[in-house]
Amino acid sequence: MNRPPRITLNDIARACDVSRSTVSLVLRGSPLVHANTRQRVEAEMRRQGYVYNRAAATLRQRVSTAVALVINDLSNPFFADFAAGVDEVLGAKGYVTLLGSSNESRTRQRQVLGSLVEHNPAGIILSPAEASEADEIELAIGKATPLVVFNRQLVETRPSDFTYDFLGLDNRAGVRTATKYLLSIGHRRIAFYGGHADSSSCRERRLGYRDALSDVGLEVKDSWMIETVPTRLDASAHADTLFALDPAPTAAVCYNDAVALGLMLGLTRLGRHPGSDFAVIGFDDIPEAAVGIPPLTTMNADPRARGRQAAELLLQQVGSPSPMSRRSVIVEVQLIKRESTSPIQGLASIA
Amino acid sequence: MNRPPRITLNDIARACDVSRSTVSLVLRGSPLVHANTRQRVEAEMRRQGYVYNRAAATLRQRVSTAVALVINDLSNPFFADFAAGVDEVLGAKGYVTLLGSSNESRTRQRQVLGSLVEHNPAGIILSPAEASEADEIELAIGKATPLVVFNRQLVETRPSDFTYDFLGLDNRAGVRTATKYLLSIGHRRIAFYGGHADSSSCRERRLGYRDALSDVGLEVKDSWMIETVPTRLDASAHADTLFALDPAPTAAVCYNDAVALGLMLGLTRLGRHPGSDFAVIGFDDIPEAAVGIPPLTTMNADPRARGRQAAELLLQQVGSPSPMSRRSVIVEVQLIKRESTSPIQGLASIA
DNA sequence: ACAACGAATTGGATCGATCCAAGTTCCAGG
DNA sequence: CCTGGAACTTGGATCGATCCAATTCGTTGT
Repeated sequence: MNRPPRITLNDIARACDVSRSTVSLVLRGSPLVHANTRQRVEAEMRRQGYVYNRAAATLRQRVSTAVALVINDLSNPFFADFAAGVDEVLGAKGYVTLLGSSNESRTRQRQVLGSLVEHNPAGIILSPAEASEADEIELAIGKATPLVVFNRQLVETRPSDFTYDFLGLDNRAGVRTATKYLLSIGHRRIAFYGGHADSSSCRERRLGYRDALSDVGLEVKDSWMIETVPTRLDASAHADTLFALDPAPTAAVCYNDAVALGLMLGLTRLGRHPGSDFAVIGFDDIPEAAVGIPPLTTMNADPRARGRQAAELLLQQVGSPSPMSRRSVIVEVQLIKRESTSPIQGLASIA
Repeated sequence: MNRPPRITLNDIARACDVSRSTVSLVLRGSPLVHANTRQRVEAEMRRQGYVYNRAAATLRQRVSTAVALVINDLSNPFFADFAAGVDEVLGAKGYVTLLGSSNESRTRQRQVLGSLVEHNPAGIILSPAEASEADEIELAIGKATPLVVFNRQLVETRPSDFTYDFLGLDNRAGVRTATKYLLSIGHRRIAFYGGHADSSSCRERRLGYRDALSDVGLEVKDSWMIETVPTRLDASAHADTLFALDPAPTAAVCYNDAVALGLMLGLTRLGRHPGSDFAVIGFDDIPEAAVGIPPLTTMNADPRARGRQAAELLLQQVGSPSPMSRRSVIVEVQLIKRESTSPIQGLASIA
């Protein structure tokens, strides 16, 4: 196929008998051009089917109207929803989203960032792969591009003037709330179930669990914090470790919903009824939580709203002439009460 | 902040005492440059921290290494997974994904396409908003950019030479398989539950349902095809219409999993046990399906694999010098047997 | 009628890569 | 020693917009 020659600013300018510069001003909605001229030019652009060439503009302006969004796990509905929120705000402001997915691989993340940076994005929103270091991110994107980090703190191995915004969930307070709720309905033997102790979010959540127990003067036993891979499968497989404890717990705060749903499956397999025999509480409020067996009490973080918020944080930085100081926004999460947590009274059958 | 001057090809060329052209050839891995020269240049690029400027390249080459991906509903895990699959393949081939989300709005879809086209993507993958017309899509993107349409056919209101590839699920054969499975385990009074009769996928699925019944010589009654909004909520609300029929059905093929899960909820509320009292089968195999009450038998379409497939279809077009003829790939879906469908023998209690 | 000023318009240089036709180097073979 | 060709290298034009300093046009005030 021989390509039809592309229609450029020059073509429009010639047809309207004005200069390129004027057409360019029209394009950018400058108040300098006369209303009549603007109309003529706009009509001509429609007539010829002119398509703006952003590559040319980006080359000259040195920065594009794209924002890079790098997600550690897109197939997780939590992050997919987050991405939808980001794109919603960016799209409305005339930016496009450059998507990248790291699949929790730091190597892939480096490649993806490297590739996206070549497009001179106006900014970057990054939900980092587990254990990402600030240094490697800085190396990949440089100091100049505004950055919003979501959900996980970057590991800072040395002091640095690398600066970026952080948007995260209040893991600690959230789990503290969850644990307090279990305490409030009478539970005293509460386990913390699932997750890797070396992931930052798990560490934070465990702290919240300790906080709540300490608040009421209960002893925190390390043996009551049970590690699993944070998947439904592995969580389900380790349910019996809870009842190897003596005395056995009557409730568990779970690392997240996947773990909680897995645990409920495991309990069922052990002949226990989650909810009535043993209280379970999750974290995230993924869609499956509402239709679990029974519906899962959990902490809701509204990922879509977080996506919008991240985009807005970034656009504030982009719009600001001088680099802003580092901001850190920690968002409260909400307790969603469902049927997986019944009061201790209903648990009499378990000694 | 005063911007540090950007490092360009010229800087590298000067430092290595070669020409821009040579550096450019190195960049593109041309076999023309001498191995020694290549090494020197590459070392210098690393030393200076050179970042490729894709805007400049795109301007000259008239087409970028980006692919636009427009999704009708990103917060639906089915499409999020699809997007993950697309990005996986594109990323591996050195392309970046330009993400756009239409939220089922044709207006928004037009805006998003318009904005993405300005970046001269090498191709476009579109999961269209409901009832999108081929003409409006052609108008937004032109004939020149390769296009793969996923999941829904575009409405063609007039003959046209607008050409694109289509990748879709075999809705008809899938539902036929589902219905045949219910027949094979003894059900004879089977309803088709949920969805809008005017959506193309619902129409196709209903055809599959008719096929299966006709195959075994059963009469198809229109009153056994029940319309609902394809959401869990509405599906749940209309469960009783099934039992207003006389004789009442013993099983239902559902438009999709959301509807099926809603129906199961509704059945439970009516005091029936889905699975043992009434067989339910879904479509999509969303993650919730596996943890439903009971786990839902459904048709699996492996959205991530479909995403990879769509990306590959597109890249074939991109790589091909002459425009390819229109291809249409219809993918089989797989029956996933779970507990929501028990044989009719177990249903003796229902007359 | 003219200076002064604001509104509107303009042309040339520029961003950083790629294309392409032409040039250089280096050998092997005659 | 010369020729021919392969292996490499090169400079200038080019892609299509924006930036910016300069210019033209139209009014208003005196």
